[in-house]
Amino acid sequence: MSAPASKSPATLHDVAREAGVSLATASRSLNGSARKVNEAYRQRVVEAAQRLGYTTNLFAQAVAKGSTTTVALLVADIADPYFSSIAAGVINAASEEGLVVTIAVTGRNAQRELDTVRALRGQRPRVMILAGSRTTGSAFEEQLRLELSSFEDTGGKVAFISQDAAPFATVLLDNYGGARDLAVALAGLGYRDVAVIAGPPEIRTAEERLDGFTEGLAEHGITLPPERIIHADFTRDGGYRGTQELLASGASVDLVFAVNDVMAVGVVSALRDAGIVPGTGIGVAGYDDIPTVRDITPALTTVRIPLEDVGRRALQLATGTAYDGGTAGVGAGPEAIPTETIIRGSTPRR
Amino acid sequence: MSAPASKSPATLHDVAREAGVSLATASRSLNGSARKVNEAYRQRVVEAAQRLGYTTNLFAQAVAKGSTTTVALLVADIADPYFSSIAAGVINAASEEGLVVTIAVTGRNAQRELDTVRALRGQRPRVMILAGSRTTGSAFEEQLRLELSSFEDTGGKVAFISQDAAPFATVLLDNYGGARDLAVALAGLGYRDVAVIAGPPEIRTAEERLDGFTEGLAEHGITLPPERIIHADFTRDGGYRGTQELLASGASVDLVFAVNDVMAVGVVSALRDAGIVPGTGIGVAGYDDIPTVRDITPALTTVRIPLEDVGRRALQLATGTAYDGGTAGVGAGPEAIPTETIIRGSTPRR
DNA sequence: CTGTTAGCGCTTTCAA
DNA sequence: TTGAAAGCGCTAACAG
Repeated sequence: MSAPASKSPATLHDVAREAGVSLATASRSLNGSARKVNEAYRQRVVEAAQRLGYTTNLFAQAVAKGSTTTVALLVADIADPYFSSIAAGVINAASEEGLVVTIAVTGRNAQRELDTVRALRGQRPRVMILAGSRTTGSAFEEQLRLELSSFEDTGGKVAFISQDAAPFATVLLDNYGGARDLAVALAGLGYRDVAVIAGPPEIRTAEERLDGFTEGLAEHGITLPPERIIHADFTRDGGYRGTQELLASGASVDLVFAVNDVMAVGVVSALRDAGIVPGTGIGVAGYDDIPTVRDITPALTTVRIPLEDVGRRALQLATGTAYDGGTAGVGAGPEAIPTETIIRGSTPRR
Repeated sequence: MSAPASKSPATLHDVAREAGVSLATASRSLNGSARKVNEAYRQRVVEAAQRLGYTTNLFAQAVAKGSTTTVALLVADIADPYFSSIAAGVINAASEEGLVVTIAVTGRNAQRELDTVRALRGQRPRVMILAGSRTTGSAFEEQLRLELSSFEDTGGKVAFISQDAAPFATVLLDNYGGARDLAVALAGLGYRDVAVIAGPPEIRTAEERLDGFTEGLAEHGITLPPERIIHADFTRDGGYRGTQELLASGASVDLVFAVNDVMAVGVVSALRDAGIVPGTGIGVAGYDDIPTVRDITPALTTVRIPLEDVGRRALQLATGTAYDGGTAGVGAGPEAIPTETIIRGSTPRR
């Protein structure tokens, strides 16, 4: 009795016919906002839709309404726990609002980021969220700004996650302050001879953390000699290699700060592979508090960012759903996300 | 001189007018397949588009063409490295083909998975990729099959990642074989008193790995008593708690196999927190070879799955781009992805 | 090769 | 309230 596999999805038209009502009525019963349709009709339409296995064609709906239900998320690397945690937050928040999120990866490449933004505009997303690694000094930066401004001029909303992004909404991460606090805490634990495995100089987040950390040390009268700052890739392998370089230099240090946790994980492995037990003799600290750092040995001292929240905030900021999540008082605004220093086994008191 | 922020994106119409050509010509120069348009015109159109900051409205295009450029990916948890690595593969492969991927998370909840599939159909994706954790025995299973079949009947393509999914294309993961090989290798290293932290019984992947492992042990004359099989959540915390339970039972074991790496990471942490040094006395093994397991201490013995490849394969399988990636000979087909036992420090020879 | 003209599936005036 | 009809932005015959 079942009809042979038809070759295309049921349309609203089909539903209307099946229910014996007009297209308009069908539309109104299924998706219309202002409910002004006879319950009896509505019933029949819904049943007909059910029977035909009808699902609204979101694209067609978008075209007709002139607005979509899409959120575009750009990340450097979705396999990096930092970004995947943020993505989880964005996706969860989005699905609560009936929005669908499309993810694109830019691989920390400014050119590619720009191209991606352009391509994504074709989707006419309601919101575009750019997570991570604003670079600085790139010729693309201005072009990106222009592209995004134009996107906003045509009704889109953009939200950045990271440092203040000029005219755009931003979920502010206080990289400077968090790193400063961390440095202060570590100095308090007795560390004095510090090295930093920093990121590529053009990654702003990395630089801010470096600066904040330096400042925190300075407050305790500790200086960070330039040769103790090693620039490396913003990845686990970057941390690993940076550490090898550090060790090769023969510098004698009692603490290594990597500007993010994935790098710090690399640091720990590199130390261990060099026969040094991290946490005894040399302390190690990171930044972000990605899930894994609890599970490496020793557990890593770091600065906690509530990653999932950050993602969720970014979405809400952009959609205007920015309810004040219980965080007492003061308006949402570009208030920085609170950061917390977490001391763990990788930096015992000296 | 710059025009005041217009309130909606330039349309093809605008471009055509600006360039002084017809709509059709504009369309053809910008997106048309068969190139049959005077170069001079094309030039002008492209310039006009440029000037107006025009980008094709993909939705409208989709409606007109009756086909989209969207790929929908369903994962249990995007923050889980297993899934985020697969996602990376899917996204990369997709972007190479000019496809955009939207990600939805199901949280290992069959009901939610079904709902999500239904919602996603509204996007009329070209492809739907379901990664992970097929459950068994759920009443939703049949409904899901129906929904997906109907999706395919209306022109969509679906691909599963995991065990054979009946009528749908599948990137086959040889959970059974991989686990068996692992067990054999471990038995060869001298382990005899084994416990397994298994996943929830209804997760098929978990069960297959358990069965394969049991079989491998049996080949060496080792039996796995039922009380040595502990079912726990398929997460890091599941592994942690499962291990606590195991320890509390007082069982004396020399090896713990967790059916996936995130659980194994929990096992390692739980052992350590209980004052036991993993790798000395008790060996630990996992499954998947997610990136972090190289960096915990001791490095984890596991079964490698080329996660990114798997994601990429799934997409290619669905789009029919399934080129034979150098893997000598034999057709693509539902050949299982090759698996590899990786022995690391967590399971030294006894 | 170019332009005209129907659609695609859905929403939304505007009358009835 | 309901239905007819005019779009939304784009593509695809179809003539010219």
